[in-house]
Amino acid sequence: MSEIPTKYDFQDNESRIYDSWEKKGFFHAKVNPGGKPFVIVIPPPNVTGILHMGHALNDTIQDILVRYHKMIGEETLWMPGTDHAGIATQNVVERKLGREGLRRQDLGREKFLEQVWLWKEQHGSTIIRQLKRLGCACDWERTRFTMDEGYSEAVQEVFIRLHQKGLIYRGNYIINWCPRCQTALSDEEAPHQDSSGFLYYIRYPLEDGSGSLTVATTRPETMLGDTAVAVNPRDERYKKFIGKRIILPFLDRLIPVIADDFVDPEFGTGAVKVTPAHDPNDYGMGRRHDLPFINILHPDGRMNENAGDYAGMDRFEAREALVEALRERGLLEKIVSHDHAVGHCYRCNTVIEPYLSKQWFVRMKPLAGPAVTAVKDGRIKFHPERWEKVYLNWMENIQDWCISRQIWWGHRLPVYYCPRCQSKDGEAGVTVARQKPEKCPVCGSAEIVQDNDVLDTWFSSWLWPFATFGWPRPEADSELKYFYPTSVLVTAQEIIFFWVARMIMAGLEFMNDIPFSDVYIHGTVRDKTGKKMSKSLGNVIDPLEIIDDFGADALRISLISLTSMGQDVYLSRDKFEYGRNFANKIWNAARFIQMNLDVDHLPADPLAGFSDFAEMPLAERWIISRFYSVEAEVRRSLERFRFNEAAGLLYDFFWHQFCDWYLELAKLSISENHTQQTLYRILSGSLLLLHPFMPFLTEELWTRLCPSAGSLMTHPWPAALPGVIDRELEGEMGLIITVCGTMRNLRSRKGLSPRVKVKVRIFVDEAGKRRILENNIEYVKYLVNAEEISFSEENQPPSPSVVSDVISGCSIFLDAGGEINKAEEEAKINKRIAELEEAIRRKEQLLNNPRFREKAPPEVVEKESAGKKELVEEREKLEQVKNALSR
RNA sequence: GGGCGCGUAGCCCAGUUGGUUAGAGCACCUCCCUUACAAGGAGGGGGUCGUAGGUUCGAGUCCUACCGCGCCCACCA
Repeated sequence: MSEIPTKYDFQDNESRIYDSWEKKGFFHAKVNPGGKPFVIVIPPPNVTGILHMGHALNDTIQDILVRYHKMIGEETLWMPGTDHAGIATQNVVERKLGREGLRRQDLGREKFLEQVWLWKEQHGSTIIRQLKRLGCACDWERTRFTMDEGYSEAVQEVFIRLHQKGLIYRGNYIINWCPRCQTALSDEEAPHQDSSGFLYYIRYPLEDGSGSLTVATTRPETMLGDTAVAVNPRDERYKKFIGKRIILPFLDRLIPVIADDFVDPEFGTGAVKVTPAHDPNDYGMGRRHDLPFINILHPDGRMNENAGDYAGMDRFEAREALVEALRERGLLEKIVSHDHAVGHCYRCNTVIEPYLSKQWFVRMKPLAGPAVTAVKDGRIKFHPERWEKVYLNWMENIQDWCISRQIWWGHRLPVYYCPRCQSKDGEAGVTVARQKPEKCPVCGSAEIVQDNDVLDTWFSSWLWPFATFGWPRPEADSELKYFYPTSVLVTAQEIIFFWVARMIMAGLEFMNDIPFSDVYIHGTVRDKTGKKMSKSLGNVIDPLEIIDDFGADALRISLISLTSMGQDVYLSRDKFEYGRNFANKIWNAARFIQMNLDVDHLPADPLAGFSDFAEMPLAERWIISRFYSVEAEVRRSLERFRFNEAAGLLYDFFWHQFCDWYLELAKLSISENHTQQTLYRILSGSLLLLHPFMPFLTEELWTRLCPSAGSLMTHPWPAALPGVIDRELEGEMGLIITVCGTMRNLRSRKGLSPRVKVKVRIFVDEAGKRRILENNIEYVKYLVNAEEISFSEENQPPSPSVVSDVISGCSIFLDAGGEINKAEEEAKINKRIAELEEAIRRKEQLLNNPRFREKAPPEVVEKESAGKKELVEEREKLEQVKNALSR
């Protein structure tokens, strides 16, 4: 054994321990037909990522599961990797170039991509290093990147297969356009944010001079793209206008007044300007009524040549200018405040524009069907369950997925065009293939160009549970067969649609099986005011700083203890003191035990059975029984994803049972064999149970205590021992704890310093209880620092200088000499009697209710009447003590 | 417009299928540097569980409505 130092130096230990685990290959899993696999794929962090508290929580949960399942003997694999994060990464590198005064266009596609790869080589493993600092037991040998060669092959294969099935198509539709990133986005990538804006009421003059129609809009600048005004066909106010024409101000374009059911007569004026190229609803009307589609925007958000005098202006600048011009011409009826939700780019937060453009889409309805079934029939379970409804709601209303992006960093579409055919017909000369065709299959031209777009990052992420194993290459089959489907997916709520839902669809489509059986959705990490942590708000707590200051174990156990199933976590820096203090407690307890251990008496295996269990004193049997009870409860909690509950059980056991009571009692018999054995075994066992939560500290102590036992990481979880969990014995110890508590309370009531010895007399008329106390009186004597404890045959204070209380049928009389404040004592007893009486009254009420006796289960009735009996006895004894006191 | 979560001690939160007098941690008060730990030990005060009804022998827990706070989804310009 090597001596445990006074202070735990986590700074040094953590990296050293982690390296040794990694070197010994503990994180690596392989196909093991004899063992049950347990597999988690990490939600791949962005390659640009740096560890934030969301990761810390997410990865701690996964690490707990992984370490626990490894300990219970399963072939456990945690598959790590990173995501190329198309737009995010491209933005990072573009910003870097920007500082050098360069745009990506200055470099050209190829040179720019070289720069991104270079950046990836230099910075892409930052997040991996940080995961290691957290302690994550990932199988790093398998680390994947979504743009690895093999992975890219999977992406391409999926595109081609879906295209062959008719599930991928190209078309001209309104998509979400980010004018800053200058790319299309999926609906999920353009989340709506509530914003307070205005509703502008604009008069559109009728061609025949008979007046005007007023329309309401939140985006007045789009009027330059208007090709109609629509009213509801049943709207009496407007019937007479249908078919007339309007002169669009500024452009003097003649546009028709059309009738469409879509228009809500209640909203605004009941007349809607129709901009088919810049609004999804208007697009629909445009198609229904065969209206022209006029694009008025450049890709960067400036107005284009179709915007007349406003061409070249930024969209928001144009809005202001137009409103001013309308006002001058008397065409602006009014402006009303109006709150509405506006789409924003999830990468740069720019207001997105609905934009008509030709993009590639995945037809989602056919994929969604099986994914709905898999959840409905219970093959995939969400924890907590409520997310199932969110998932199903999205799945059942699924829209087609826009997958093409006008950026450079990503998987380029395996689509090739023949420019010659294209120039004749935009839909002709398109080839989807693994390789660039030699010549155009239509006209035979050898001039072939690849599509410039890349795929949505999530179009690669959704393949993660099987592409990481090498799918679709045949050599991946044996691993896929063993490790797929994976076991649990751990992620945050924000990512259910982006990723979880799509992985389920992809798994069912390409593997013909679910990708995982359980989805654990944890809460969002927020600051203490409830705001999401973000760099721009400046409210982040950096997990690495916490690791530096408190240790990774403290970070982990604090985070886990704070988060009950699926509930958001409100963090502040001081909350990590909880874990730091706990780590310190464990360290010191272990140090104390080691200082007192006689190595010669200890078994080689700290978890060997207790052959002499029945002969052990109460305290030993009690803590052993408690340990194995807690082991079972922790196991049960972990199996049900109740991580905070498991952590709480261990905290309470270790601190408030093992340290507060057993360790104190052990001091009485510290050199005896049974105590040595018990200290050693319960401490070692506790380290095992704590290991998934606090891997570093527990490993460090374990190797110092059990140098021959190997690493804690590969040691089996303590197996349940038959016959050591004993409720009766726990009750006996419970009586001692209660009695000590009361005696200590009496001490404190007399204001005695801990070093003052007291004399205590106990009156207890119940033989069983008396025997328990008599047999274990040395414990009580020690725990309350009594010089003498005796038993009285009558229920009254032995002398006037005594303070008294009654608990669990025992009257306690404590004397440390000196005077007592008689009035105060009586008041105390009276207060207690009053409390008891109130409790008795309530019990009586319950027991006297015939319907209670009739309907409640017999064991409850029995419990209640036994409870009442105890209360009554306690009150009687207190009365007697009180009477004796006043004599 | 739908859907979800939360409201329990001064603060931050647990509370598993309804069942003794509702619990931690932090903070607070008293005592203690007792040879594991002051990042600690012993003791203590503090809550009509958001409000109002209902179901039930019994409600923090189930139902309904309402009041606050937060989140998600949705093509009302």
